[in-house]
Amino acid sequence: MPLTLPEPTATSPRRRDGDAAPHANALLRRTHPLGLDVARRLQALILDGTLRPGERLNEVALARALGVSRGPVREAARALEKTGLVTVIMNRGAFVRSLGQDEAMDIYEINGALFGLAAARAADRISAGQALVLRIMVDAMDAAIVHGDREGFFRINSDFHARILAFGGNREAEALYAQLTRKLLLLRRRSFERPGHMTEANDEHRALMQAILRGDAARARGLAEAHARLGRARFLEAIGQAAQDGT
Amino acid sequence: MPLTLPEPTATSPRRRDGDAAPHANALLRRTHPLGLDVARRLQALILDGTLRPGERLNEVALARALGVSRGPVREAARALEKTGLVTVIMNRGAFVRSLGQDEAMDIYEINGALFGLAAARAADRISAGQALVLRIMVDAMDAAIVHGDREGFFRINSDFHARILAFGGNREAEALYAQLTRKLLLLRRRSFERPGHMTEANDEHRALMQAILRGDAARARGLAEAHARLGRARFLEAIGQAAQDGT
DNA sequence: ATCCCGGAAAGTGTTTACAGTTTCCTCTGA
DNA sequence: TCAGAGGAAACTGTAAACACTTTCCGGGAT
Repeated sequence: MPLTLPEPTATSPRRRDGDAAPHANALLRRTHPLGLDVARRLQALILDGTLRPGERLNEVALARALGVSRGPVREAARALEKTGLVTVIMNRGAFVRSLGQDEAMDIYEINGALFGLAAARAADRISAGQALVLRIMVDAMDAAIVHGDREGFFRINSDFHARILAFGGNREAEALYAQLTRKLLLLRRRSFERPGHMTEANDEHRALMQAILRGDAARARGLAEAHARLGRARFLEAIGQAAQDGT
Repeated sequence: MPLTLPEPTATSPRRRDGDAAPHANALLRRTHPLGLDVARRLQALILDGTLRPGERLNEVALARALGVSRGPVREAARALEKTGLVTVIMNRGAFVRSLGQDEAMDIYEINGALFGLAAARAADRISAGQALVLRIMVDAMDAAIVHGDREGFFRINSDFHARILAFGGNREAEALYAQLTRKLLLLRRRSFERPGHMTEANDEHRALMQAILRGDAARARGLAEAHARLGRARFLEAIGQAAQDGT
């Protein structure tokens, strides 16, 4: 098809000066599409298990429940499909995805590569302030282990990894890592980890951090990749354990 | 009240069957949403430069041109946003993205990591048939160089990389690599490469292939990452050259 | 009892309609 | 001449309506 567009209006997005306060009043003036809100809420519902794997996202029901029309709900569903949280089947709807173990392993592998990349780059460019942040986090994780605060450990652990990605300076990698990690949450419903695992993990964190602070990019990369591999192994072990507990 | 119905003339905003033939054959049963078709077509228009960076995707114009309503066009625009080809701004629309050079470098870096990962795994699992495919492709690229067939070289080159990702066996990585490579096309409008570059590249291909066939995963990974780095350098050099040519 | 054949109900895909925002152009006044 | 107000046109965001598909259910034949 020839595709005749009316006229070549090559307009680039001009910056308005007034949108310095985007979230001034979300009720009177929308700053982002409704579909984005819906997507966030659906994502939360999926990741916390309210919407379980295999379940269908009923457009009309969700639209009523969320007080919007089907349009934004559909938009949100398609967005979640792109991030891998749901699968859409023609004429059947969107279904919460269940992550196969093999697929999870693939993602772990990619995450390991990205983590290694970021660690190496971080070793080359880390600032004093950033170094301090890492140090504090490792210490905080130690403290969480001592206090048996699993929830706290996991929060800091996630942040620690995210920070290294950020310190690596590769924005694309940072975003990708965050997305893949989110996708892994589909599988990791509960935190299976056990105290020994946390101690092991944080020892690896410390070694990695030291390599980064030393500026040893090659070693940082190796340690980061090893940490990812060991983390995957710990995860598999915990999964196996949970499977045994379940049966 | 006279029952004179307004005859369905051209003035009516309702759908007129005869005009602009909406889609090829309404008798065929749809197997995938219209938005997907639209997304593919828009992607093609963006990547081949018909829709230029910074240009806005006018929903109504595109809908008319493609013979669908705004819904699928919106859906396609949002999908392309997720893959990084357009940016959507509230109340302003979707704009073809222009890829910054720094962002492209980030993507190259990630691609290098994924490529290295795949090469290492491919070295461990490659089959005889797969090995043959790689060999044929490297030879074909040599032939293309000899014949000065740049277009052919690039086609096979892209396929060669994609194959290695496939042979690596990590589906997620394969999909990711394809997506990132597509995104890079935003920058690489024309093939800037020069004959010398192609020769260099294929020498690296051959070395990498041999390492894979030998089952030397570590070396394969190193060569793959080196190839990515050198490829990026060649690209930068070509860009610089093109910039000089342009001015 | 089982299979399978309507047919209604439910649900998604798509289009159309409406509301609010942005963009553009004209007109005014200094 | 030009800056700015004001309003119309253009366009996007959202909702509602329409069309088609799938699913579910009951009844009758086997």
